[in-house]
Amino acid sequence: MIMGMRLRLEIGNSEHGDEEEDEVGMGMRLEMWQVMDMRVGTGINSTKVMFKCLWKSCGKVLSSSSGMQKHIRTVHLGRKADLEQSDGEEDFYYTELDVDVDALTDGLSSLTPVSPTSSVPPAFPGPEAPTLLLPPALPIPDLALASPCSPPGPPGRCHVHTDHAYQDCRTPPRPPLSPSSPTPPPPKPPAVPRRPRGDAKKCRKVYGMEHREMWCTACRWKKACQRFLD
DNA sequence: TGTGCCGGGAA
DNA sequence: TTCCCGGCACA
Ligand SMILES: [Zn+2]
Repeated sequence: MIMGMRLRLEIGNSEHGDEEEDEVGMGMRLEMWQVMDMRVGTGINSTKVMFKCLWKSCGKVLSSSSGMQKHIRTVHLGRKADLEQSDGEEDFYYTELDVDVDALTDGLSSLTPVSPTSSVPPAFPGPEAPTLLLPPALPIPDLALASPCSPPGPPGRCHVHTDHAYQDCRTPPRPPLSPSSPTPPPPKPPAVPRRPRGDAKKCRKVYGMEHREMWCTACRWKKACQRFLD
């Protein structure tokens, strides 16, 4: 029921003085919008940073990024706990929460301070990304794909939604079956039966067959990629 | 020849 | 439901 919290990405690692493991290549990304998040940064608000595991039915919350990385690496990815050569895959499976302690009592008074529409970093399927960061290493994309399931839905029940759970949100061909239609003719009107299929790189090409665990669920199941949408 | 993914199908 | 794959249209 923590409402006043923002989530964003783990950038690089260790914003806490915790034990930190040196990352290989990727230093940071998404800084621009992270800076914007510094509004009310006048030190009045006391926020606590937490790290929440996004694995399907885990939801574990830890207070340090390194701890979370270790959790994901060992529990979910089944890797050695002390394998410093983490290719950053864990970053993808957890998110950082800024739990605003004050907002808990504040209620809804200061809710939705930022635009409720698309308050997520757009750096995800970065074909249009302004050529920033992201070394030639593994381009671990960023989570949160602005859940497209309910555009005009009520705000608040919009969970993080990573790649997991290949939920096919698109289900239009069954809307208002008119009762005055005893003999429904075969529906075949679309003029564009086959899309030219955009040649954007999808999980398979991006990560390669040797990193199939990093593909989005859909790609793994040979379905339409839901991480790098066209 | 490799990629994206629809349409199945197994567990 | 989750997960996998045959097979086909593209590139
Ligand atoms: Zn994908």
